[in-house]
Amino acid sequence: MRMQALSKESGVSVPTIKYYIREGLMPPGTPTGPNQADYGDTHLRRLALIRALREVGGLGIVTIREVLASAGETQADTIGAMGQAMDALAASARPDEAGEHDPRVPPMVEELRKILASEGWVFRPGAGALSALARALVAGADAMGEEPAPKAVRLYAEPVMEIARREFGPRQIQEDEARVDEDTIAWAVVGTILYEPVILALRRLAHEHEALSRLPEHVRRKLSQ
Amino acid sequence: MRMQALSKESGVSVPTIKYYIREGLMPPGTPTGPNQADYGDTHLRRLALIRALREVGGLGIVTIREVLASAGETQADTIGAMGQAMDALAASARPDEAGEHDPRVPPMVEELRKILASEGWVFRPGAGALSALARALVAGADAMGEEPAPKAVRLYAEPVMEIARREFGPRQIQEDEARVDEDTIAWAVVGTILYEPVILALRRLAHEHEALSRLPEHVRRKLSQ
DNA sequence: CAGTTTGGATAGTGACACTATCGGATAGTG
DNA sequence: CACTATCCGATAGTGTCACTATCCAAACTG
Repeated sequence: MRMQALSKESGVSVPTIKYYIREGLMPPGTPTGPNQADYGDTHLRRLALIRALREVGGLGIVTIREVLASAGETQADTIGAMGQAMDALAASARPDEAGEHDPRVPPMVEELRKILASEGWVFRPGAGALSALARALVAGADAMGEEPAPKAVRLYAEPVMEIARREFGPRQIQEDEARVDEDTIAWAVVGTILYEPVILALRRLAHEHEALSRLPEHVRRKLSQ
Repeated sequence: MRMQALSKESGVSVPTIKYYIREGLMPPGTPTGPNQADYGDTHLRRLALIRALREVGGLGIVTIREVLASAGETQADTIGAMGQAMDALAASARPDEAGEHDPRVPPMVEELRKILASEGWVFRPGAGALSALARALVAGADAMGEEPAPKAVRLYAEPVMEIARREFGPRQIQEDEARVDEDTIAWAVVGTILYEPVILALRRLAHEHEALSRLPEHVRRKLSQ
């Protein structure tokens, strides 16, 4: 397959494909001459992955490169590799939110670790999502002009865990599920990102439900028209 | 208060304040002469609101203007005004995700309405979050190369509703809570947005927990180091 | 063998969120 | 009352990001 074919198959324009290769998001094609190269299914799948991370995940090119790089590093086990890819994701979320080096973040991380441990949560001590959580709490409190309230996570912990439980289902992970394809790991990241907008949209609807159901009946009827 | 003071108080630079006024995110100060104006607490609060919507919510200037405009329109009731502000928010989320005019979206909206109604959810028929939900499902399915699965929302509906229930608590809304300040409505939007990153970070941690707890004990111990 | 296509390099584009400068007017100070 | 600092609003410029367009010589295609 040459570039134009790759472009047609993937729906991504030729200059954009060239751009992705330039930026190190994709390997170049295998050269068949001084200025001729061949592309395969690997490239096709990688392109779909990049588009998913960009359009659904809303990730920037730099973050995508980092996620792909983490996923590509040889890891002893699937979970370790996935954790690393997720960390790359967490590290880059909302750059200008709370300062990366805000002095209030590390103690918040510790407190959150304790709270979640007491709820029975198990995760790697250095999980990127944990510091992302701390930063989100600090940034949110700043915006409201209030003190960060780590206890608020207790409110969310149980239902969020229920969501994760349902998403994973009864599936068991084999110990020897090792050395999986780097694209497989990256797709797992996509899978996590994919339903984020769904959950947020549902939450907004649920807020509306809660607000409406706290109104007297006749007011509600008027609004439903 | 003149502009420099407003800048100092709010922590927003003078040119940026001018820019916000130019873009219609804030009213200009009350003029005290041909080229002199005075700013009050209204402006200070509005600035905090804009920064919160931008930095925590990650909203663009255009969306912020729309949310503020919706919140500002005179409404008969709080819920109606809030719904309208939320719709402005939903309409602009992730612009390049699924085409606004994707033919698969309207039937998806209908199906979702039925599914959620069967779960006992109550919301305005034209709720913006509903079409946002439909678009998120279509875009996600596109990215994975699969068919959109509206049934997936059944998985999420119950725990998400539980989140909303806990957020609202036992509070009752008075019927005559009408004609509230436009900033109050806009702040309610901020409140909804504020905990979105918290929920998403928690979900990622919960995923890690689920993955880890499906591994044999000795592998888990190795990873926790 | 004429004409299109290729891959790689370099430069340009448009959207976005600011940021800098200008110019004339005004406010505060000695 | 002079004089410097600051003000407001208008206009133009900046940096980043994700592409997109153009160019070139060397293939490939009919």
